[in-house]
Amino acid sequence: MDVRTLCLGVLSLGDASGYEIKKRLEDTFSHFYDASFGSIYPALNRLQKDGLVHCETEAQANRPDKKVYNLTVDGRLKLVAEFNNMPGRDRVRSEFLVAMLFSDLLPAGRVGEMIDRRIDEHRKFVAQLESREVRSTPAQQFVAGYGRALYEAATNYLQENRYLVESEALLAQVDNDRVEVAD
Amino acid sequence: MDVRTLCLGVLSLGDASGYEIKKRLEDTFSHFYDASFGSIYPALNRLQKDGLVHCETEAQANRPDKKVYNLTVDGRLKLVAEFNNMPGRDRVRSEFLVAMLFSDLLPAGRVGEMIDRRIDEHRKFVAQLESREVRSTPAQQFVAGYGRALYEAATNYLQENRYLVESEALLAQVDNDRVEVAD
DNA sequence: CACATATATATCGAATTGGCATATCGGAAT
DNA sequence: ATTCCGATATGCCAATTCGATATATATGTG
Repeated sequence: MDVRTLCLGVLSLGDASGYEIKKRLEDTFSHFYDASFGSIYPALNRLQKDGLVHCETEAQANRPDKKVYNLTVDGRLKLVAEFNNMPGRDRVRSEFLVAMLFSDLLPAGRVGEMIDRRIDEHRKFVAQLESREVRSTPAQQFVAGYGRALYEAATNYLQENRYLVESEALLAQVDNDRVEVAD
Repeated sequence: MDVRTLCLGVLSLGDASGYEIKKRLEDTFSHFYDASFGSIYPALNRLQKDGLVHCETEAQANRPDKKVYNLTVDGRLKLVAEFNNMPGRDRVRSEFLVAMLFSDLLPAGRVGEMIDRRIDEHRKFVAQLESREVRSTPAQQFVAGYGRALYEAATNYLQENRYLVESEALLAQVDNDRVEVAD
């Protein structure tokens, strides 16, 4: 699945401009899909060229014209066809976990700082999700709840197991101190 | 953090060829970092050009020469410097959750099939992690345990909440049937 | 016996990111 | 008072990364 399919999906929920598609992704999708303007705008142009979306330009004062896209019949068919493929596996890229893996290279306190920050981000994210969850469809509740469940599990794990990496860093620091004294 | 830094990290755990780096990523990192050959080999070339790794070529019969890389002093310094930056936020791309969000477009049974498969994948992953976890460092236990905790939470969530998307699909199917009958 | 998998590197098109440019408005901080 | 930031809106571009393909062989599997 690429950004083009994603745009078709968002547009199936209602007409939108490229800018609005990005905002909706951030609102509803942010915990499991990202897309930058640099991928959304070209995707919309290509979809239009292929006749999968239709575009109406609204002139605006002091801003670029707003280009509002909507699905064509072909676009809707394409969308349904795409979703019939089994979804590929999740792709995750966590700089945080890489940093934790090499936590013995970090100065003392740094690891704790990173974990504190991460827990704080998770809390904010869950709070944000819960503020929106009330008036959504079951499918939207399902994906939002999935995000909430995982962030809560992550937070609990971090709190209960941080000693594993914090004592690592501490020991490494003690070793460093010994070397310095030995010099 | 880019693939170059990641390669430095893996090499800090022991000398390796590009091929071996990929395998180690799949073993230890697969739940939170991916890198393809198409990014690893150019990364190693660039690191060598910049003097951050050193390369020794081992001739092999019937295979391309094996190029074993190791960190230079500069490479080790670079690695430590990189990890002093606060890690960026996780990037996740889940086709599965996108599919769930649009589950009402899917034929009946398809959603359940996707969820069953997902649960199965999670179980396999957890089993694989647990078979390896015994003789690793605390930092490696920490990241492996993080993966395990999240996959278990995901599995539980899927089992307890699948009705939200499965009944959706079912209702949509009933609607489709009605339309077909009406035609 | 055919086929997949593992070993090992490399290239290349396509997709994607993230920063910059452009232009204006309103609100917040100094 | 003024500067700076964020929201609105599209788009370009270099750098990065993915995924498929090429090449060659040995070994295990159905």
